[in-house]
Amino acid sequence: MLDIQFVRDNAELVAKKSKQKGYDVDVEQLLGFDRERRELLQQVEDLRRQRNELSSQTKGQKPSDEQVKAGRDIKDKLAKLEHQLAAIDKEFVELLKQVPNMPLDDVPVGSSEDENQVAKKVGESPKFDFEPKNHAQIAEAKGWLDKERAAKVTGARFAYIKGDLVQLQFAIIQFVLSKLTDQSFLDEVIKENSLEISNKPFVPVLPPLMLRTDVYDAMDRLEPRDDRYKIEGEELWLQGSAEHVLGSMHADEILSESDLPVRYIGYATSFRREAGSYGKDMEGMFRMHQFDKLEMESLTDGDSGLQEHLFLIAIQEKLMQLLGIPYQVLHKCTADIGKPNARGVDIEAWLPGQGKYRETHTADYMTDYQARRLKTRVKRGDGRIELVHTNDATALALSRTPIAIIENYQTKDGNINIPEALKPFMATRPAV
RNA sequence: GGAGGGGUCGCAUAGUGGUCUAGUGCGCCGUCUUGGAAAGGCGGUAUAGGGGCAACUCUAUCGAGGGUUCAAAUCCCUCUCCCUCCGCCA
Repeated sequence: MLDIQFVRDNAELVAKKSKQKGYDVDVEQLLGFDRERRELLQQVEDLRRQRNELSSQTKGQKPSDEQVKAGRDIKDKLAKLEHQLAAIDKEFVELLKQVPNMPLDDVPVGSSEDENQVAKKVGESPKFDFEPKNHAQIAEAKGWLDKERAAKVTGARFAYIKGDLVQLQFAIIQFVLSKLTDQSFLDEVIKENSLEISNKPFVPVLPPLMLRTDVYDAMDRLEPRDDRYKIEGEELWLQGSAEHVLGSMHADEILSESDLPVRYIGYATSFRREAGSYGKDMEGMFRMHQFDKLEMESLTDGDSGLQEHLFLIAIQEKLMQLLGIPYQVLHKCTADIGKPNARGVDIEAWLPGQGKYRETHTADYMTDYQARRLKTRVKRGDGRIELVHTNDATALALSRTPIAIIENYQTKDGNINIPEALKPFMATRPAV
């Protein structure tokens, strides 16, 4: 949620930038509710003051008939006004919640994901002296992926992942954890990218995979609800990404400045209904209802929020480089960064089997927009209380990273090589 | 799933309808005393919102939301979280 004071001071800008993100917000109406709300609030507070004065006059004695009558009078007026205020306030908050975060100035303006900009391409796509297969062909032939049996049990977009592919997944997990908890690795990334930021290591977290409706809504990631799984009979949802449960961890807290940056590397199974993507990416395990993911989440002060965002992207890139997967970095345009985002970057890995770059990572920078509703704050050294800035970013997605490895490292005889960086973490090797 | 007990200021506690503008202790900050410190004295110590150029002031918040009442930390209802015991379970 935006700060209403910011909206008051920048009405035109808010209208314009909201529109750039594809949100048609009636800022005039919002400010009208704001004025009305404040007027009523003053009247209500004045009546409450009168009530407090009246009841403190009685000092333990029985009130006189006159006092009771005056009190009753205040009570009636107050009830009426409070009712009005609650109604206005509800509309006001609803409208304010609809205003998206303001994109930073360097976010390209665009009306659909087609206007995302390729910032750079890294790595050479591998040359094959044979026709490269896609991951589904390889994995199914190897017995690593069984979707037919999964269909019996759960329906479409689920799979049994088996054998060496499981080993690969666990190796990736260990690889990521070993890097993100290693200060010297972070120092290297900071140095290579000339960042000015803490080298505090990430804390590994296994978060709960469900969260409450109100918390999900406060994170501003519940919508569209059609894409979420609701637990029947409970105010609980299956999380769609570890950031949903990591970012909300410190809701309603005032952190001390020395706690920052808070950095988590979470490992969680994510669930998505994939509503509206019927028939898309049905082959293999590219788009599933359930997939595991390693996700970075950071809470920082406002001064270092943007640096943190760049840092998380630099980590994403470094991990991809270590794995030797060719990729491109995409600056998402205003229409594609998402409602709470101020800036968003995707990384797309080269998939030889598809002959395309496909999304494997996202990095989201929310400034203080998410923290405002979560009430996650920090007490600065000078005593001021500020909202934290939130950042999240995929470290590596499981299913899509293995897909990229399978397709880029495939051999003519249908085996795959293991990237050097993962070899120390493999319990067994699929092939050489 | 069943039974019971709880949630009050950073922490620990007091508070069973008006004297709560929430007391006390600890912690923390400032200050006095001191050569310096300890001890002690004094003062301060939450969050959110409204009004005001400001000093300041008003309102709300005792887990959350409703209700009763002229008046609610206190009474009633619903929810939530924690603890204990039983059952079940990895």
